[in-house]
Amino acid sequence: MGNFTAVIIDFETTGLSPNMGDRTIEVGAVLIDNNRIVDKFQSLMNPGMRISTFIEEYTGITNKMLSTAAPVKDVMKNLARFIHQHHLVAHNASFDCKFLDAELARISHKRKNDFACSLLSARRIYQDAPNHKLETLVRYKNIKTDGTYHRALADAEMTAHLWLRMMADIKSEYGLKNVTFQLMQQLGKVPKKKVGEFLKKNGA
DNA sequence: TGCCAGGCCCTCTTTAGGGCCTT
Repeated sequence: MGNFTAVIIDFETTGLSPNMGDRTIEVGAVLIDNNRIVDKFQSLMNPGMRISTFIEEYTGITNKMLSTAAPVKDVMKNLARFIHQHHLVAHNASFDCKFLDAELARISHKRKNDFACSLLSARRIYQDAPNHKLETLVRYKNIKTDGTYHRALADAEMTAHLWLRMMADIKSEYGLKNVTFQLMQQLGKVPKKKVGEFLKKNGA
């Protein structure tokens, strides 16, 4: 393993809030090491409830597909092994973090991994982008895709490429030798007008 | 019955409101 590894993760869910009873229905995750994807994890999961027509149409995941999928708790055990002790990244991490924590709690696991957010980083690095949706940013940076959106592994892979691209872009723009997870994480909290100042001061 | 996410971030701001993101 190189000195920079992270797992980029994405969930498809029955809705927006685990506090309102929503569950995860698919997870996709990729391990990045030395600026490339070196491992992948994907699974549908049966949430034990029917999903809405909106979610079927939004994701392409149907109730029929989920009827034969493994229970959420079984997938979560495997997911916990995959993410291990790696740093975690997601696009709008607060969303994926709350679902991950809620599902891990159901199997009496507790997340110890740090989370970073590609949405917060992108809002600072690409301030001229039309907007900061994952799909828009992928097109804005000409990141290759197979045209699949709103499926967990496809979105995790696109987020990983976006994340690597953001690190490369601030490296070249500010002449940085090394961009750490912690720097990217902290960047997400820096006031937008102070991004240049922050990177010049903290980037080694 | 009717309610219903929540964190970030900007601004006509902080005794608030609303758009952006995620499904």
